[in-house]
Amino acid sequence: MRAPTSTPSCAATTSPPPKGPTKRAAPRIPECAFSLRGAHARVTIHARVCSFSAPEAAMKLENIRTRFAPSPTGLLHFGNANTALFNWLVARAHGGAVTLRIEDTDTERSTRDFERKIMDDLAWLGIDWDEGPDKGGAFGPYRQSERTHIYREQIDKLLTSGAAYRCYCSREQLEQDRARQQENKESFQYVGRCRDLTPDDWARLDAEGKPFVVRLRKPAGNAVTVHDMIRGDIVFEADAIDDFIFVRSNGEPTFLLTNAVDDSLMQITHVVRGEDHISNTPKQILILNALGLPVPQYMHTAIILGKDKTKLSKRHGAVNVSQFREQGFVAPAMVNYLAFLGWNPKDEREFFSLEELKNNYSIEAMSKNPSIFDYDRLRYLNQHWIAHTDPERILDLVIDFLIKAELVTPQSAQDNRAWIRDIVAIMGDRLKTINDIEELGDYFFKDFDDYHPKGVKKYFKESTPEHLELIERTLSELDPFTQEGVDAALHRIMEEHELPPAKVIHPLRLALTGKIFGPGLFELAALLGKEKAVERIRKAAQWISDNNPS
RNA sequence: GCCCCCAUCGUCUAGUGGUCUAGGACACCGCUCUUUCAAGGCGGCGACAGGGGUUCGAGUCCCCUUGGGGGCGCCA
Repeated sequence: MRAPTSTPSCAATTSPPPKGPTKRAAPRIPECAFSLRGAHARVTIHARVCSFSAPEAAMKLENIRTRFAPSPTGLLHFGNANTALFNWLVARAHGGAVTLRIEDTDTERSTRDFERKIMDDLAWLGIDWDEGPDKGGAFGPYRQSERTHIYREQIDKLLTSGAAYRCYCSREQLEQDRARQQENKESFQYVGRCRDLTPDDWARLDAEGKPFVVRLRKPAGNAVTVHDMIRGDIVFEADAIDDFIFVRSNGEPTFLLTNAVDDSLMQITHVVRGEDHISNTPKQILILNALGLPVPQYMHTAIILGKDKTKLSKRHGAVNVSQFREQGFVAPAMVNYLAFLGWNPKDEREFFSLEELKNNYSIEAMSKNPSIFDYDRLRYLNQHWIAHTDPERILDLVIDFLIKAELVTPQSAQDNRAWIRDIVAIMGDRLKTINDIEELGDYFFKDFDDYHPKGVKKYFKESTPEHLELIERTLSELDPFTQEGVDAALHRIMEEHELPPAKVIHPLRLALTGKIFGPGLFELAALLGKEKAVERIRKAAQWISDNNPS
């Protein structure tokens, strides 16, 4: 249910918001002021409660500053990569700047190692930034753990102005409140026990050694409107907003404060984040209003869900960017897929490089509906991008994988680089992931003892050893052992002995590779080399005799 | 319980009141090409959640219902 999107007081005033330290694109959104009677002070807050259309916001696309603000408490999650990409696109598509801010206020769980890995994963995707902990910038520091003095100052301001108050309620009391609310089927909000405490009360409670948190005193009677760039205006009635906590009892500020304050102080013009943040937004607007700080534009992107339509998590398998990388996905495919979760070009094009995304991106084309992660589609895009990436780059990735899978050593890979290049080349479009090289071509790198059971049944007949021996004799005399040579030799055998091609080709493939699928037989045999080929043919003939197939 | 978001094929989506017997892509199923597999080509399956309005006319606008999701934390 939405309230009217404008108020009478709104129409009367268009007072501009407080200016930041340096020039920025002047907000063209009408501002209006209303006053708030706090317990100890009378403050004026600027609130945007006037409506405007989303396209109007979208038109202000100069001097854009966006930010990606990961919390280094884990690896870069797929969903976070999605919002990082959109932050990057919103800025880069309009010549704007990207900031990387590390939100490490959760000191328990944050580590420098995760911070490093997140930055590595972003870099791998091709998402770069202009300002950040590693680069510096005019609005640093870029780690929240190094900005505590800034938060302290803002918290003091809120407390002295009366926009916030100290709350001495114990966790037990709050739990009881919650339980009662649940029973009475009321919304879970703070009951306001400490709302009207005076500074004298605070002193008394402090003397008793009681800890306190700090809550924002929500302004009475005023709705807060979030102007979302892809959803339009979202109105939160005053009683839908809680007197939320933004300073913990240990004195540390929470995300609600640090995130909002930093966005404003760092002069972020467009906050691009997941839609799970929508309900945080009115609270953050309230903080900024109470502080007299500029409010950025907000853009809440659709969330990504798992197959069961719940928020994508570990339960759904791989969720970290680095996991996909390990599974053999290639960065352009990831980016391409990620971009289409929330955006699309409105026509039938489906392959976009990061550069092409930048050149085609538009905020109007963002979609609102949550999307479900589709592994098959990622694989499809990956196959395309493997085929359309510089072969030398793919070769490097294949070699990296081969080493990890212990199919080659770094030394042998270096010595046989040209040979491996040829192997990758004959794989053609068969690789959906880099790792598929193992499933598809492990026989190039190691011997095997098993033959595909279906193939054995279909192609290893009683007469097969005889044919294989015939082939073996011919091939062992072939020189040079080339694709063309093998091709010609085999066809000669077929003609001379009136053998149908199927009787030669299928058993031979099975003998050489153990598989019933793969690249062209002649080129495969040539790459395997005469020695290996002959050896495997001999071995297969023996195997068939030993196993006496039907 | 309260607040908020979302709603076209299984999935990603096109569609901005008439051109929609709803288009594309993935997946799936045929056929074709072919020494196998993959790729390619051709074809098939398959959706406007329901109900009320508004309108000459609704997938497209409004309302309700339903469904799904997110949030309501001294996490971010």
